Amino acid sequence: MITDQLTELLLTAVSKAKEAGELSLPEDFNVVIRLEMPPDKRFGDYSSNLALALKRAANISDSRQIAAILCKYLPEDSPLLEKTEVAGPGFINLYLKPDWLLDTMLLIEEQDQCYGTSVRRAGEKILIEFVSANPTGPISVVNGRAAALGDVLANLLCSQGCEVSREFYINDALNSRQIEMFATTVQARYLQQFGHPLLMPDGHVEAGLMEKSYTDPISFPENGYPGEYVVDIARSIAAEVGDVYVDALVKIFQGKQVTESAEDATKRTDYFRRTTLDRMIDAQKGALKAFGVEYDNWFYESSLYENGDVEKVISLLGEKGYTYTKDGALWLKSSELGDTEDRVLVRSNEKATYIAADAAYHANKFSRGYTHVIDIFGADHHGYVARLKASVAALGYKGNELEVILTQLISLVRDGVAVIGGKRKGVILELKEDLIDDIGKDASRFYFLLNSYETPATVDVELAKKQSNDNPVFYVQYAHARLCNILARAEELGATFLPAKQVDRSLLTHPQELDMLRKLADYPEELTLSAEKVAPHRLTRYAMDLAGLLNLFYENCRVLPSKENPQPEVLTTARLALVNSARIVLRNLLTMLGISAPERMDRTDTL
RNA sequence: GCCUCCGUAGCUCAGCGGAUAGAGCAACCGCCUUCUAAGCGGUUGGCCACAGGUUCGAUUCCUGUCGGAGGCACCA
Repeated sequence: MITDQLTELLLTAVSKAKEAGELSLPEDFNVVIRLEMPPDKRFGDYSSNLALALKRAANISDSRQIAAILCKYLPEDSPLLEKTEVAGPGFINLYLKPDWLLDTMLLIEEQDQCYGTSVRRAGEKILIEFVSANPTGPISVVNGRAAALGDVLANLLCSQGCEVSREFYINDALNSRQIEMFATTVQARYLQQFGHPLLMPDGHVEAGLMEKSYTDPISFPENGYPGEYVVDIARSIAAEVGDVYVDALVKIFQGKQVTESAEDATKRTDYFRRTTLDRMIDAQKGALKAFGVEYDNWFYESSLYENGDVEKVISLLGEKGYTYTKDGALWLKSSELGDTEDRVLVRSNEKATYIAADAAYHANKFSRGYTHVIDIFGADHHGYVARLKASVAALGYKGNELEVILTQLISLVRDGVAVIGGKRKGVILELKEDLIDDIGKDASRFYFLLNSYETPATVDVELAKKQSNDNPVFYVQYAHARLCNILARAEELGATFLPAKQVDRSLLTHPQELDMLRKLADYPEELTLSAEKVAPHRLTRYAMDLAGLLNLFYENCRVLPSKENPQPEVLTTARLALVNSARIVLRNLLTMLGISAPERMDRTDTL
């Protein structure tokens, strides 16, 4: 990577200046060299604030003086550097040799799909758990942020040589009240399918869904799930098993004597529970797939109970001396490990809490050999992070192996009015039905990837739909389609297309061509930085920048000859090679974002 | 009360110690006989919430104030 080479040169200059006695620095001195593409080309191809950073350590008040010393020790015969200069308060501006810039085309063509990737983090095995929405409702628009972030972060880490797995944790534990309530709601809706009216919590009666309905309404469960999706599940269950469970359920809901055997009751309960979950999880999988996210593993919380992991981890915590009994419950001494207070591991009714299962889950993650475990949570769970980390620490895992990323929340707005979201009350805006189906996967993903996850954001679904034609994703995709179109036209016209190493690259001298090349050369650096800083939104910004440069090139540098613009064939072949390089980078970038790179987009004339 | 995050252009947001604070959208003015106008050029638009502090230098770091979102269960 170019910045690595330049950093090396600067470091060498520092030690040479030190040896020559022109710069006195402490023995243990360590500086992080930052190289950036300056905002203005006048400041060179790359710029470093090294001299400004060294100021204090070197005890020289004028940074420009330090910069001048360093410039003196930068090699004069470097194949990279054309010239260097001191500027502003003490920046070192580096101008690269044109050959080097032009030769990035060779690199791009040679590496093709791999251009931009690196192996600098090879050997790291990373698990990213994200979304993990409760199986009591559909994937909502609010989940979109974590879904996009987790997926692209996984791609980014992969591009740095890490081995990455995506995982979704399904909170399907048997002792979960929410799951129980969800299954109960489905049972009520099931009865509705067979003509039983439902008395809703707000007092109104929903008719039974058969021609001849019963008159005596069944009470909709208190704290049940009102969403329409529950009706869909009930409908499919009714279609699958028919009315076999109706009699028993009616009696139960009406509080009458039940005649079914205990065995049948268990069978029925299990059936509803399992089927309800299966349907919901399938729906979640479908929605995420429509968003372009596919997991390597769907991990069932229930499996931790079934194989005894939860019990094991509880006794392990006890053996390590991190538990005690109080008020009939078993507590974790989380306050000794950074949490604000101790937490209940096993309730007085002997059921384990969520944290017990989560401790077992994280122990399981580490036991699978991951060197680094990343959890992406919504900020509404931030109160939970300390106890999770405490439980992981209690088990003997060091804190930094578990990284919790908190995405700030998305508040939903519809036409300017706040939408209260929630599965129990309020409206659920579904990721697939309410967004993807309207504006498509690409625009949806780009939309979520535009901002940093650290910023609380407002999403107005109606506005997003209205603006979908203005979504910058199309600007980026259009630039890609344009490049493809030039290459396709070239083939039609019979123009010769040559590999970059066979064209006369020195003909590429137009500022727009060089600007574009600089940006293409910066792509690997951009990937590394985005991965390091967990900042996929950098990539969408980079994408817009690059697309802008491509469009400028398109406007200013004619590639194919025409009657009005005859041009030497050598220039055409050189530019075609450049177009191809740009095409490769843009395609790689869009793939990294999980967004399609169309080869054509039909023009929509408004007039 | 404590904790997380945020107040930057009309709107949605980048930038998070450094050079003239940026982008997209919106508004206004131009550009299709030329590789797709989902494009390009131009104009308008900013006490970077406020007040102190650290620094050669603060939108960026620290403290406080004001304003906004969310969290502090034997729920998950």
